[in-house]
Amino acid sequence: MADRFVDDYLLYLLARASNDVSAQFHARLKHHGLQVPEWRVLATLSDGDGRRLGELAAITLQHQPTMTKIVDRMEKAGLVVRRQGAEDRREVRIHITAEGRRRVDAALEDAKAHEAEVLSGYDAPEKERLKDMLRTLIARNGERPDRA
Amino acid sequence: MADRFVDDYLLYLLARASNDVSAQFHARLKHHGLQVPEWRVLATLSDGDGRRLGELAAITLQHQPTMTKIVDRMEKAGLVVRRQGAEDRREVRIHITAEGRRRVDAALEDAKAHEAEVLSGYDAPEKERLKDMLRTLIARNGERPDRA
DNA sequence: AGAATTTATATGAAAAGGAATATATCTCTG
DNA sequence: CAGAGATATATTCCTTTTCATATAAATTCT
Repeated sequence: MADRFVDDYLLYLLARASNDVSAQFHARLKHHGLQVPEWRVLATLSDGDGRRLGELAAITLQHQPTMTKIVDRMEKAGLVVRRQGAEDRREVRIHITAEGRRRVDAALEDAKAHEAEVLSGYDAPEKERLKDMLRTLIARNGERPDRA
Repeated sequence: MADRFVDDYLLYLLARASNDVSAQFHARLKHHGLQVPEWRVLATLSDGDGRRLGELAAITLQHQPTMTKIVDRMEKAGLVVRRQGAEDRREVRIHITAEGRRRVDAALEDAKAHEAEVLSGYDAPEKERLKDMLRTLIARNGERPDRA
């Protein structure tokens, strides 16, 4: 496998690993009646409701104008609602609805099950080492989305 | 950083690490006058010219109809040329042009330099462990693009 | 306080992407 | 060797994303 440039190129290995593993889960999302951007937003809100639109964009790795439109669609679909910020009226806070929570709950369980499958070949310390290496890469190379 | 679901979720860590590290390099690509899909195609061809269009799509993690359009644009830009397959006339073989090679060469050097920077905090065995873990994930979870 | 600057979100036109399907060629079977 | 099925690429239509910029509110500076 390793006689091509890309097979030893970190950026390719990261992209490919992310792509392949995510593709598996995205197939499962269909059974939950969720599209990928919907899943990302709802999963984010489900452990921190009422985030700003820009925060959501940064956490879900989307551009801000894209998130505006994703939220537009999700609001129409009844999955989230916008509320104007209390102190800072420029802010738009996004809240998950009962319907949104209903739809994301099963997907969250499935996500955990899928992750366990993906990591099933690793022992516990290996799992943590993999995640730690990724977290280190992120810490060194990313802008922090929680500050956005 | 780890009090959110996503911060311990493998698929998110992979997506975020890939996204952040790639974003750094994509900024550099502009200096080489290359767009991201162009870079991916040219980098692939530069270590294996004359691949089929479908192969290119699989290696660069794009869908086939998308690759048709990318190659359309790159052919117009003079970076690649299409040639009909010799034995199998359904095939379309993509070849890099002199201009394409000229443009990608500096970017390839830059890619190696950038990768070295990203991995500069790791010692040699750590670097290999990270790449090996990613290769293992790919082997277990992906369809092999080289068979496409 | 008021003007200038910064920050948060929205908008609009153009480009790109995705799903389904068409077209062309090849392969295999009877 | 005809025809059914499989494979490689292209095309079409529709949705989504991107880029640049507009709008609105808050903050800073003098």
